[in-house]
Amino acid sequence: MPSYFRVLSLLEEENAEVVSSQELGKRLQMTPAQIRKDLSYFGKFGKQGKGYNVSKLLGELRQILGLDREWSVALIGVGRLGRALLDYGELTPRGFKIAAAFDIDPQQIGKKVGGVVIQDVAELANTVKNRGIDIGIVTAPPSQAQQVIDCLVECGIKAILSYAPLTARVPKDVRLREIDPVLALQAMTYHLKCLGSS
Amino acid sequence: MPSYFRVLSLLEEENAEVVSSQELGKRLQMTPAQIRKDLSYFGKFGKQGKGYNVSKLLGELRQILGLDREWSVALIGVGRLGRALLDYGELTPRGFKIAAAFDIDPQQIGKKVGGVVIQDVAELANTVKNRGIDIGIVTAPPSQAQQVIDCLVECGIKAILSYAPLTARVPKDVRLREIDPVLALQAMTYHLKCLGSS
DNA sequence: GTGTGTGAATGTTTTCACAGCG
DNA sequence: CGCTGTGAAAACATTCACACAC
Repeated sequence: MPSYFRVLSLLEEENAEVVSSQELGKRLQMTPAQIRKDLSYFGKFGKQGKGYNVSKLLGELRQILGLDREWSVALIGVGRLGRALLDYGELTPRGFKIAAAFDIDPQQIGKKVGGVVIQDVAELANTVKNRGIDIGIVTAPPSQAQQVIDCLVECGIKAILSYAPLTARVPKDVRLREIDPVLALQAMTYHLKCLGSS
Repeated sequence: MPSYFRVLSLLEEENAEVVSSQELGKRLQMTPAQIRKDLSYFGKFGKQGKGYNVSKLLGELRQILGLDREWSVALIGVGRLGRALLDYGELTPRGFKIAAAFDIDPQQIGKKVGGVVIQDVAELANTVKNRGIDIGIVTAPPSQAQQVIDCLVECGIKAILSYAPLTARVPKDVRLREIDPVLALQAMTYHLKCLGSS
C-alpha cells in the first residue's frame, strides 16, 4: 500500500489530475482489479468513468497510512551501513527523521554524523522517552542485534526495522521488518537456476 | 525459503546435528506445520521421531536454491549507498561476488572501491558478457534507475535488485526485487497509528 | 513417545464479471 | 461509453489432525 502512495506522489509531480486503476496497474505491475479492491477496502475514492483524483487520493492515503505527521526514528549501530542510512537523503523528505543515533564503541560516541551526535547505547531508554522516539532501525552487527531489539522492545517501541541478517524474536504486538539484501538475492537465484529448462 | 537456509547455517555453526520443525518454527516465527509443508514440497528430508539433519538439509537447500556456486553481480551507481554495498562484508561469504561496478560520473571512473575498479556505464554491456555477470544491483539515483534497468535487461540479465524508490517496469521473464527502506517504514506506521484503539 | 509427511478442512487473497454511476 | 465498486468464483495458502516411521 505504501507503494501506491509512492507512485501517486510521482504522478502529482507529473501534474496528473486523474488516474485510472488501469494506469496505476501498469505502473505498479499489478492488475487493475487488485488496485480497485485494495482501495475500496478503505472507502470509495474514485469517480466512475473518470478514475481517481490524484491529489485527493494522495491525501486520503496519507491519512490512512499515518503519513500526515513526522515520525521520529532512532538508529542503533553506526557502522558502514548505519552511516549510509544517516546520510541517506530520502528519509527526511518522506516523513522520517532520524532523531538519535547510538553505538557501543566509545571511539564513536560524541562524534557527529549526518547532523546527529552519536550517543552511548546506555542512554537509549532515556532518549526514547525524552525525545518521543517512535521507530527503531537496527544496524548493529548480528551478534548484538537480538540484544538491541530486546532493549527497544523494553523501551516500548512498537515498530522496528532490522538490517541484521537473522530472524529476531519479538512480542507479537511489535511490528518487525527485516531487510537483508542477501536474502533478496537468494530468492532470485532459485529462478535463475531453472533458466535452461524453459 | 532463503531464510530457512540462513537459520540452518546458524544452527550448523552452533554444532546442532538435528533440528525439529518445532525448533525451526520458533526461530523463524512460523508454525511447525508450515515448515513441514514447505520442505516436503521439495522432498522428504526428515526422519520421523528425530527431525531434520542440519547439514544434510543445508546441502539439499543449497542445491535447490542454487547456492552451490558463486554468482557474479554488477553494481550500478557508486553513490553512498553503492559504496556501502561494495564494502558490505556479507555478500561474498554468502555466495555473491561483486565482479564489477559502474557509474556515470567521470570523476568516479577508474577509482577503486572495495577491491573493484569503477567502470563507465558505457562498458556495461561488454562487461556483462565478458565477465559472465548473472545479477544486477541498481543503486543509481531514481531519475536514472529505469534507464539502467532497461540496459541490464537488454544485456540479458534475468535478475535485478533495485534500491531505487520506484516501481520499475521489466519483462515478466526478468526477476526484479526492490528494497526501499522508506516503504518498509511506511508499512509500519499504518499499524502504529492504530495503537490507541486496542 | 516423538516428530515427519500428507490429505482434508479452513481461511485468505486474487481474479472475474457485471450492475450502476458520471 | 468508460471506469469504479462489489458480490460470486477461482486460486492459493495455512492450519489441522492423524497415519506411520524411527
